[in-house]
Amino acid sequence: MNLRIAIFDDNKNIRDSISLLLGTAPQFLIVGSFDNVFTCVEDVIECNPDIILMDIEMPGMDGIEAVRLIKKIVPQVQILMQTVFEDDDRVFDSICAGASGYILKNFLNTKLIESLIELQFGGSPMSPSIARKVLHQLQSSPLPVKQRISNEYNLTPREKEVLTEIVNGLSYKMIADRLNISYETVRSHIKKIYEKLHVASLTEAVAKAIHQKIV
Amino acid sequence: MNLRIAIFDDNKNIRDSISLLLGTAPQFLIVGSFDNVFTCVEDVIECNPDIILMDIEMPGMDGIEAVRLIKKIVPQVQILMQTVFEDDDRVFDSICAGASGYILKNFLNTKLIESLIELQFGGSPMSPSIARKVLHQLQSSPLPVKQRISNEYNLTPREKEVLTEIVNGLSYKMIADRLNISYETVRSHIKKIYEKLHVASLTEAVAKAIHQKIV
DNA sequence: TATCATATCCCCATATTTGGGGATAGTTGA
DNA sequence: TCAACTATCCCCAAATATGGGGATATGATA
Repeated sequence: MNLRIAIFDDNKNIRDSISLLLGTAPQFLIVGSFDNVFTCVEDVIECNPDIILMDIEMPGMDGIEAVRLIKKIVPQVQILMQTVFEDDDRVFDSICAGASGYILKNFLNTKLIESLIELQFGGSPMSPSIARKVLHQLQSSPLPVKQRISNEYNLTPREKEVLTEIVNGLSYKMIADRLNISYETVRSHIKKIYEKLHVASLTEAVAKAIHQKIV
Repeated sequence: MNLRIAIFDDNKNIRDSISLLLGTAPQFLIVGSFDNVFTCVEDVIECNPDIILMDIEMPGMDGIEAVRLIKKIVPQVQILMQTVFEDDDRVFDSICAGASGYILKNFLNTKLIESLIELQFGGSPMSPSIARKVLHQLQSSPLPVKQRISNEYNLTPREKEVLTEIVNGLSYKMIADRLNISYETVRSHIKKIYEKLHVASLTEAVAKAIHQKIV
C-alpha cells in the first residue's frame, strides 16, 4: 500500500532531499512538491495526499494558516509540521490548527520515514523536546478532574476497547482494522454495547460513554 | 557522566530485563529496583536517582499516586512511565502527576535507552500513539494561553442547536422534526458543523462537542 | 457435565449518514 | 450596492450503520 505524500517548503534543497530520501523507500509516493502555500488547498485537492509535510515558515501565507485551511477542506489528511526552531507559540498554534505531528528539520534524515509510518498508524510523532513543551502546557491547564470509575454497565474489556475507538471517531471498518478482527465481530460487540448502555446509535453511545466516564 | 536509574515494577522479569538492557550501556547506573511503591519516597531519597522508571500498574499504591508523591518531595527527578495499555485517563493523570515521559512496554527493548537519553536532555519521549492522545487533549481543552484565536469554532446559534440535538442522540429526521425544518436543512447545518469542527462524522462531532463543552 | 459469558464470525435487508453538487431569500456591514 | 453570512431547501450516488437472525470455540463456574 502506497502512502501519498505532498511537500510544502520554500527551500528547494529541502524538498529535493526529502524526495531523495523517500525515493529510497518504495511505499512512499510523492504526489506534489510546492514552494509556496498560496494555492495550497487547490494543490492538496488536486494531488490528493495522505500526508502533507508542511514547513512552518513559509512565504506569503503562514504555514500554520495553511494547515488551518487545508484541514478545513480536507480534514482527513494528516499533516506533519517541520521547523528549524522550537518556538512554543508556533508549536501550539500548529496543533490547534490541526497538525498531527511535529518534526525538527535536523532530524529529517533520521526520523522522517519513521514519523510518516507512525502517522499512518494513527500516532503523532513529535520530537521529545517539543513533546516536553506540550506536556508542560497540559500540566498547566486545569483539567477536569475525573471522579468515579463507573462500571455500572458491565462492559467486558473488549467492549470497552471498541467503545473507546467509537468515541475516538472510528468507523466499524477502522475499528475492525485497528483491533485485527472482522467487521462482523465489531458489529457484534457494538450490538452488545447498545444493549448494555440502553442506546440505539453511535452518537448516543458516545455521549453516554463520555458523560458517564466509561471510557 | 553517569545517569542514575531507579526501577519500580512489580514484575521481576521486567526489572531484570531492564537491568540487563541498561547493563549493556556504560552510562547508566542502576541504583535501585523495587517491586512496590509503599515506601517509594524513602526509596527514592535513599538511592537518589536522576531518572525513575515507573510502572503505571503497581500493587498497593497506584503508580500515578507514587509519581505525585515523589515529584512533591523530589521535584528534580525525571519520571518515565511505562505501561502495557494506552489508557487515556491514566496517561493524563500521569502527566498531571508530573511524569516526564511515557513509553509502552512493548517498545522497552528498542526505545528505552533512546528515551532515557532524551529525558536527560530535557525531552519528553512518548509513543506516537500516546502523543496523539495528548495532542487531542490539548486541542480540546480550553487553553489559558492562545486560546480563542484558533479554538473558537464560530458556530452560528442554529448550528449550536443542531449540534445539541445530535449530542442528545437524535437522528437527522428527528432533528428536522424537532426544529421544524426539512431534513435537507438539517444536513446543510451538519455539513457546516463538520467543517467548523474539523470532523467528518457524527461520533467525532459528539465527542468534540462534549469535550470542549460546546453544547 | 452443563451452563454461562466472552469473543469470534456470517447473512440479508433496510435505514441512515455522507460527499458531491446547487439554489433562494433575508440581513448585515463595508 | 455589493459581498459575506445565515438559514432554508433540493437531488443523486455511495458509504455506513442498524436490526434480527444464527454459528462456533473457549474458558470459567456452578
